[in-house]
Amino acid sequence: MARPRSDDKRAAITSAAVRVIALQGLSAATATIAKQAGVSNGSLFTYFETKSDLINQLYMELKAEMATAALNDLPAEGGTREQMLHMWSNWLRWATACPEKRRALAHLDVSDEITPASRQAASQAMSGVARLLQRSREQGPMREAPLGLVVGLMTALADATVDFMIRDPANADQHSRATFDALWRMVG
Amino acid sequence: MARPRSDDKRAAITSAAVRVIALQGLSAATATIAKQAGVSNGSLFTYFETKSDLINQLYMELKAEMATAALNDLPAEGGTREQMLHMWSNWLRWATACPEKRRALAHLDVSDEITPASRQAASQAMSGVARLLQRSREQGPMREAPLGLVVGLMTALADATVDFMIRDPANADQHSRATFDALWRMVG
Amino acid sequence: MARPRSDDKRAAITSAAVRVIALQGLSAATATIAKQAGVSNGSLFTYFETKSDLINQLYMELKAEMATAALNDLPAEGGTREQMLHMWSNWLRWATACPEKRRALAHLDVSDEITPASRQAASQAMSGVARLLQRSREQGPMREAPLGLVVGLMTALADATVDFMIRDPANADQHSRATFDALWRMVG
Amino acid sequence: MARPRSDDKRAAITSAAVRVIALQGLSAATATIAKQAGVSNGSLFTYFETKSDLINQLYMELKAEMATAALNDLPAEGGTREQMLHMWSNWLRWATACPEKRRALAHLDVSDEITPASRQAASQAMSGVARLLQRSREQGPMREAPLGLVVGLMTALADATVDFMIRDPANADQHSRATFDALWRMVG
DNA sequence: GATGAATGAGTATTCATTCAT
DNA sequence: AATGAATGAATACTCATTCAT
Repeated sequence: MARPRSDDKRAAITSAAVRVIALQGLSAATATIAKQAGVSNGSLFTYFETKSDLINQLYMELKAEMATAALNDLPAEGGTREQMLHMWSNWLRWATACPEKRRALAHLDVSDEITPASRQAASQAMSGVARLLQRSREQGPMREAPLGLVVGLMTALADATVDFMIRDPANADQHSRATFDALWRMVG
Repeated sequence: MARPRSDDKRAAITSAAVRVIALQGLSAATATIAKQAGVSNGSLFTYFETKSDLINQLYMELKAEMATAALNDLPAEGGTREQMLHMWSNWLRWATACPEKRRALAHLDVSDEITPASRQAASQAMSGVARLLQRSREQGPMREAPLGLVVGLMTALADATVDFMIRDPANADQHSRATFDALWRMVG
Repeated sequence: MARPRSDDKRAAITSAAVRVIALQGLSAATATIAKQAGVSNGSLFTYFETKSDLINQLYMELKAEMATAALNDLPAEGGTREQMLHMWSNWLRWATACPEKRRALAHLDVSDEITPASRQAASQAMSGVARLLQRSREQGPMREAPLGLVVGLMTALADATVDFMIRDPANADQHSRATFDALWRMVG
Repeated sequence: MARPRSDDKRAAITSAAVRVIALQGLSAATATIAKQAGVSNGSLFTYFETKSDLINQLYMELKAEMATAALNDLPAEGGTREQMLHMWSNWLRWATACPEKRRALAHLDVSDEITPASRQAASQAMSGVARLLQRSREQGPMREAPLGLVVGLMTALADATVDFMIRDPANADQHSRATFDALWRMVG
């Protein structure tokens, strides 16, 4: 019967948080985020109980968005390699297209504020990607390594590649492709 | 402001900083670091002009120490692959043996406080490693990619592997070796 | 702002306020009181214009209730001393039977938020008690002291006695009686 | 070797706290107290770890000062009654002469912030007064009541009397004397 | 040079009150 | 009338840095 909580406002806050955290890191003040979102500093706390809560939710949402982007429009018919290539391109394209989200995620990923539950949720969100990687390496030289290690290596390669693509955007596609080939040599 | 007297005290501060930053991240208070070092909070600022200064110097020192460790006792006679393997083992062994230094470095690496000059110096310190990688990939499939990209990929792999080795120390050597083989497939 | 509809709701709020203020003091949040009352935080302000208003009304109501309890069932026939004893027992019994009301009242009594008008009303509510005391001391050693002083002393004795009765409930009646005798020696 | 903590500054803070708390109650901001003391808000926290700490120390100091004032210059030769009268006069004189300390103490006394340890220390400080009261009531009608109760009653009488003396300063001495006689009738 | 007290700007969070629904 | 989201001022406490001793 009262004014309902607004999804728009919540989205404005998370989106502002992405921008501010990308720029200033996690030491950004909640008041700065609220102002960026066009919301009073008090309101931020009706949508997120604590700053830590905001950070964790943001982390999970960005990870989920990244995973969803990576798996978008996978060619159902194609072989594993083709699917991997598609996923890889999706992933790196998303990351280079949303540099603020990516930078925010980089800050979030190393933060001690992220709870194990949030990490768990993020890894859950990435499970589709992990399954695809699993199929890719099934016959390959890393077939006996722990899947967690292989996922970690792939993620590391993706991050490092995106760093480079952002620094040298003119040849971004070449770098993306070169690293995919390298990845495939590693696991395929 | 004048040149400080005691090298011991400076070392005590950086060493304390490693421990404290590994534990608390870069938001650790300078007073906490000073106390860990057995030094007054005021004294910290006669050895480092600002907190940012301390952070940057620590970054450069840790990177240099890591690079030195990686290049230690390279087999002068051996082939490139053998040298790479030796270097890789050195690197990962150092990182797993000094988890606090590694953890501190992880925090430092992602910080906006690190100046371009410090990054430059760090990359300078890693130039020996880079040269070895350059020789390794000279005939390989990544011979045409920018060296910076290839160095970035190798570093990313090393970091991800160390993460995994620390989580699963019983099989650390296996993981180290598996990732080296993967790296060699990528570039060799 | 218009006259509110439900007396029940008003009562629920004051009763919740007693409980919460007894526990947390006057710094208790209005939202906490509203929730205890099973009412929205906004609604509290249709029954009481401000927090200060709630506090003052609560003060007057509790004082009035205490006075009413004290004068309940006075023996019309008995002498002054007998009436005083009856009143004293009523008073202390009420206070020990409603520890939350008493504790809330203690917080309210000392607050700067209570207006002179509220204090005046409270003293009005106590006038029956004051009249009885007046009769009691009419021939006694304090017959010339200002009545306000004598009332203040009696109130102070009552409060202090209740404190002790609550700490040592096994002998509550003895303490009540001992203090009454002391009071009578003072004034009777 | 560094600037030592200054007793003067500590005293300035407690003294400012007395004034501000007397006026605004315990909800007074630490920044207000610091400003009154002519000290930065940060400095307050080098002398008192938390606001709660300040409050507790203030409580103990004021209680001790009050007790010391009460026992000042007791006539060693005189009888118990004479000593009691002297103590009573000291006590009420101190309280009326330092109305701010008294008012602050009133706020402190009812606060939940005061720890049991602080209450214990305060009661320790009052032990001299308690012993004198003990001698006074030894042969009197309250000889069998718990001493704690009797001390509580005396304290309550003192507080109530001071209230009245402050409201009617012209006859302060008369009130003081009238209440002493009442007290002596109660216990002597 | 060494110490640690002094400073005051900065931060997350709370809360009385208002107002859209 | 009832609800609960919106507001923004207020608060205890922290911390990098300076400076008196």
